[in-house]
Amino acid sequence: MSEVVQDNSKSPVVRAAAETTPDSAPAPTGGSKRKLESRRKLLAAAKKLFIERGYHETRPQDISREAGVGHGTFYLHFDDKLDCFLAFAEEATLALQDILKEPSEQDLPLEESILEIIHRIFGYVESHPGLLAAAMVDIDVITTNDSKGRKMLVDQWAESWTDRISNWERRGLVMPGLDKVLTGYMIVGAMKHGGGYAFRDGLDKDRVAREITRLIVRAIEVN
Amino acid sequence: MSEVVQDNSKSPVVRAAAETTPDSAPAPTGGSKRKLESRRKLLAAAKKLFIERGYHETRPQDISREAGVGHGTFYLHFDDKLDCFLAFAEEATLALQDILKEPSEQDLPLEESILEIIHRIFGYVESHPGLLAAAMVDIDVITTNDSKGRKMLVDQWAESWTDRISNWERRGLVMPGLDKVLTGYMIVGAMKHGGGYAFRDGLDKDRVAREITRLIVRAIEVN
DNA sequence: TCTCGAAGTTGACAAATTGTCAAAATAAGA
DNA sequence: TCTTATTTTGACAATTTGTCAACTTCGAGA
Repeated sequence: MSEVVQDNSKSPVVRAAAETTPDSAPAPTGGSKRKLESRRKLLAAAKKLFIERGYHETRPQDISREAGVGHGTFYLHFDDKLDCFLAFAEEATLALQDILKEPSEQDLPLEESILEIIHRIFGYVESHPGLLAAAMVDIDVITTNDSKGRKMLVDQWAESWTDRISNWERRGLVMPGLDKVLTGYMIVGAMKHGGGYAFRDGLDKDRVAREITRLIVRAIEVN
Repeated sequence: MSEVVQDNSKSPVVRAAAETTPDSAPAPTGGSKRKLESRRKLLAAAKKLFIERGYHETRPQDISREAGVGHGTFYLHFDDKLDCFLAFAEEATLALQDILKEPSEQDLPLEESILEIIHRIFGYVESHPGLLAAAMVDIDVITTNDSKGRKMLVDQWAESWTDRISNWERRGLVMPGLDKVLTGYMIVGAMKHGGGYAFRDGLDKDRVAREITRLIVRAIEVN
């Protein structure tokens, strides 16, 4: 007997997109106003608790209590804690991807362009503590079930960097022969860990932003 | 009433070192042969399962069953799953830190020195799939209780890079005025995410190693 | 070798958490 | 209003976690 298991966790938008799949059994509905409201409350609670306590110390029951909904409602919206975490990360990703997607002013020099992005990121991190770190988590260590096909923030950002580098390459600003995808990932990693250190230790953000920019520019600029 | 809670998870060596603390209540014992053997079996099982299934899908009972010890023994050695994971990560860290600590041949040029380290790392990763990723996990997302004072691999490696950079600075190989700690973290991040991408997508390891090296050298070398 | 106490293990048990589902509540249409 | 479809709910069953008194093993000393 082939069981039919519903994956009820992706954002309604994403779910609708995936719905072309024929054997995706159940209600496609984007969600009634009431249901969406429950989901919103759950995700807000999840966000608060995952950031405040971390994955380990957060239980599904804590989330539903914090959200002010019945315990069963949690399982109406998510398969389990991991599924809820992934939905939370997806939402954070949605909010954060635009920071990189939004194009810089055209034909800015390399350095200013990068510095501007870093400032965008740092600004966001200051006003949303913990969110970026959670969205950038190495999901493979938490689950090996490939996160139900979600594209995590790290990959999206790496892709955005790749696009930008391609642009700069066309304008002759970066050295030719660069592996642009690899470079994109390296930049994301350098920023994640460099920025993480800077925030943990309370370094001066402007100085750090300039320093990170300087190293990246030196690494990729045309000679 | 001030409860006394035992932290029984750190490696015996580390625990012994921390033991100067006066209010560290309990048995300092490095462990009898029998006890150490149980711990070894548990950690081996934890390693296997955490890597194979990830943190979420691994239960303490799975670990003790896999280890072939009684269920209670798990809690004899670890407070809970998180504690066990941290002990596992600590062990992996112990095995991996030498990769960077071990000094390269003296007065090698910058480029060859870095390339050599990357080759060391890639070699290790190929023969120990999943281990590095687990040891480098962003622990803050899993728990906000500062991981019981353990120094994670990322920080140790960043420190090692900092030392190396200091060395190169003395030899006049890197540009002056570098924030060496920040740079250390950036290098670790760039390698982690660049390398992670390369392994996931099965890129040619030699080429990637050279490319990563090239970017890092360009970023930090003296002009 | 034998005895004894300390150290370590064990699984049965209690406590806590997760996941299910029939019934209740709410919304929405006729 | 009445009827039907959707969503919520918390009581309940199933699973998992964590404890502990009894048991086993080890080793020192007689």
